Amino acid sequence: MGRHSCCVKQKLRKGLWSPEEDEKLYNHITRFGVGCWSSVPKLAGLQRCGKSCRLRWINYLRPDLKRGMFSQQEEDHILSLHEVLGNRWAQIAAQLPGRTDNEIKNFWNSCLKKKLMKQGIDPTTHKPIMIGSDHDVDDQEKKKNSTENKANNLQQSTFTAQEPTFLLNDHDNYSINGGLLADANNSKELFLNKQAVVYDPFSYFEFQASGSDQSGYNNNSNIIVSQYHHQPSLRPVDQNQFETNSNLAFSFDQGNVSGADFSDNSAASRVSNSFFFNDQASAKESSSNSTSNMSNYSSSGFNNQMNNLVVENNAANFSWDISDDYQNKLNSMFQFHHQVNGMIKSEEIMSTPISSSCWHEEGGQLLHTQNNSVDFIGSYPIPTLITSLSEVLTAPSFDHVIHHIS
DNA sequence: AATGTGTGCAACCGCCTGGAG
DNA sequence: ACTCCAGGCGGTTGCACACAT
Repeated sequence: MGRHSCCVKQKLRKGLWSPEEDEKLYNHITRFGVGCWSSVPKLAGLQRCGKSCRLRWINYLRPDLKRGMFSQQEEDHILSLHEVLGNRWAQIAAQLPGRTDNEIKNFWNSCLKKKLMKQGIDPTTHKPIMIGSDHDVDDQEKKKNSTENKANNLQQSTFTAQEPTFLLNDHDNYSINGGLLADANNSKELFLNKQAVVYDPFSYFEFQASGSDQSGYNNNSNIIVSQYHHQPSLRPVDQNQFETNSNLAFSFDQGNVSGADFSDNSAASRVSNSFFFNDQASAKESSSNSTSNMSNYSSSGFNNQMNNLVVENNAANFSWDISDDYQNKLNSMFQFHHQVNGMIKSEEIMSTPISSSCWHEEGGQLLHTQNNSVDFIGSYPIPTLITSLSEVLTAPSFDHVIHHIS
């Protein structure tokens, strides 16, 4: 049996306040001030509990309350405060004169939250909603299904969408993620989603382009592209943000590259590692060329101990151990070159498992299907890559895509 | 006109904290 | 050290209203 509230115990009035009650409370507080709330009802002649009186005063009767719609300035302020403070409504309200925590909370729940979600921003994290993020399971499912349907319609086969396998983000305009569609014969299609950091969900288009892939990935690849219209006035992604999606993610800005493979840790056939490093030239806090910041986001069966990091001629070359069991199989796949100016430039990355789709388990064995790997990054500087992909998304054919990138 | 559905908001509920005894 | 209680807080509910069918 649950506890009864104080009002029930004392047989006090509940529900909406009448104008008479408001007047009694207002007159009492303006005359005697706020003292002990528990004594207020008796002194003011109200059949209410002290808590109820306090709430009524704070949220409605207080003379310094600002009423009416929230201004754009207030809205922006709430957004930025929420990003820092989360649902600490009282603290947020303390920064907005004349507004109550309850009012801000209601405004958030009924308006701002929806607004953010419509803009593709996770209201909890204030970061763009990524396919594969925990916060967007429904949306993820919808997009996945949508991609599946497109693939099925286009090829009339039974392709199913695998997890999105990579993400690139230029921090200003677009995030681009992609993945593979696979059918029962393990034939694969590539799909890309180019998504404005904030997008208008009502204005997008998709198209298919097909042709040959010179990387040997798939001779009859389809590229399925969603392009959400760019709205440059909307919120950019935090430049220092560590992007995550369900598998491989990169985040970069000048001189910093971070990334992670968030593949299912429980599956032995998948890789799960993360990295983060600064190059010396542009990261002041970077102290030595032999060490590196490295975030450890993983996980069972893998050591994320970085070794062999060499920063030389403005390039970083490093690898890390995975685990004894898999080291021989995987270690060589984890060599990168990192060039200053925030660019990745490396031939080595060609052998990197860009996506977990490069890996699969067969008969208990871990196999790397390198030939089928999605190898967009190659040796291209990230900014160039982004530019290329932006153009790719309006390119008429997959041939054009490959030529442009390579 | 009647009914159903969605939305915004005021108020409540229950947990937590800190001070008094 | 412990209990009690008031106040503070965030989550949730339920009502009134608007709009759609």
